[in-house]
Amino acid sequence: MPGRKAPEAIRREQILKAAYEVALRQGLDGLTVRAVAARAKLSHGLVHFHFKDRAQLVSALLDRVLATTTALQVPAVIAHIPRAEDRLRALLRQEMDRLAKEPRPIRLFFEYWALGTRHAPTRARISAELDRYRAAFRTITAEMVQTEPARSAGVTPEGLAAVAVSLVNGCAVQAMIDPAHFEIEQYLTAVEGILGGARSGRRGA
Amino acid sequence: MPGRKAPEAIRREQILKAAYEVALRQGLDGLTVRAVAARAKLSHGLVHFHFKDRAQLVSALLDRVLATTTALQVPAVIAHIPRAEDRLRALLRQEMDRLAKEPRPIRLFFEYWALGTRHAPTRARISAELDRYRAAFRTITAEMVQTEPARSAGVTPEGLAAVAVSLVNGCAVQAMIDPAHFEIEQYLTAVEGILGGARSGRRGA
DNA sequence: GCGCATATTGACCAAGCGGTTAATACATCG
DNA sequence: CGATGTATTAACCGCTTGGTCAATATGCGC
Repeated sequence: MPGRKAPEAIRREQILKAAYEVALRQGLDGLTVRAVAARAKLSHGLVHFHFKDRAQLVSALLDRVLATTTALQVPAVIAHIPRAEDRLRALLRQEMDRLAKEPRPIRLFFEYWALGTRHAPTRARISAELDRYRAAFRTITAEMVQTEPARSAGVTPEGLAAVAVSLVNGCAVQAMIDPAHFEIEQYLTAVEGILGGARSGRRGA
Repeated sequence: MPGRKAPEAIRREQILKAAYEVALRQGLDGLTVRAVAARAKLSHGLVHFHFKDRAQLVSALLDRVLATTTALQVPAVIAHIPRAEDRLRALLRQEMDRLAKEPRPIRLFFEYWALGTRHAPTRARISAELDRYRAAFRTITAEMVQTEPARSAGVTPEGLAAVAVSLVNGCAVQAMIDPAHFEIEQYLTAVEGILGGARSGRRGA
């Protein structure tokens, strides 16, 4: 009793959605063609019909992961903050809140990252994604370097942006392995303190 | 033709060494009982004789990974640096040099980290290890907070230490996915700049 | 030299995997 | 209604994996 039809795009989307759910729960290891098929409630042969390879399925899922969970969104509220330092702080806070609130997609991102360390095509895409992410910070750090050349020379916008990305990723590493113990507010306060908080004298209520 | 004997401890060590080499090259996915046996040049049955489970093998290997590659060593040269800030900078530089020079063990550590996000016992051990790592920084950051209460209040030694750990881990994430493009000197300069370089006026040759 | 406990092997098993394919249901167009 | 092309299924294949086990080689006390 082969089931009813469905246009190509719809089935692909349905399968990808199932793959995403499986990967979120079981990790990339658990992302087997059969598990995806089961989750989408269809035969695993059909998965091979729409994605000839498991590799293609994994690759297509990476598209979704990158588009959905690692693109840096800079909302207008933050974009309009006048001082670059304050804007950076707001962005960092947003990103850490985001990963604390919904850690699973970022966890999946890290799984692809690990895969990338041994698989060049994946590595290239992850690398490019991290570049984009860093670039979003770079526009801010460039402003900071420009308006405040007082700090020790040689500091580049690129370097500063890389540090910002490290803070986010490193925080994710710690927060995801021990969410209960990790104090995100302490962390953010420390970051703000280091970021020349003394100069601006800013203080939340 | 069953081979010659060897005392328990020796064979275990030999197998673990083989497992470590396999894991470094192939990752935890590639760490199959058979691959380990092949690398150690003995039958896979023997591996099961000394480690009844693959799980036990993986667990025993984690011991080695933690002991070997993630324990923070503070050499005397650094320990004797008078100013806490300078000491922190030296430590950060050491750690980043270390992971840039020999990334594979840290990569393996991250693989266990990923495993830990879905496997509670592993998670506990990784979490404890990160705690120890953070604690090593905490002794320094505590000193910094004490000698320099000028920066915005509320900054705790714990928070600062967590930030330091983030810098190391986050740097590893970026450096390992794109070693060619990642400029570790730029990165370190930026860190030092942020870390109040203006105050100390330090500058390497 | 003879047992005896201990290592060690290789054959074997069941399970799960990715992937292929013949058969079949379905929609669509004539 | 019948033909045609497309989805879909289920059975199947070959392979690898983790794990067990009987057979056997080895070293050691006697």
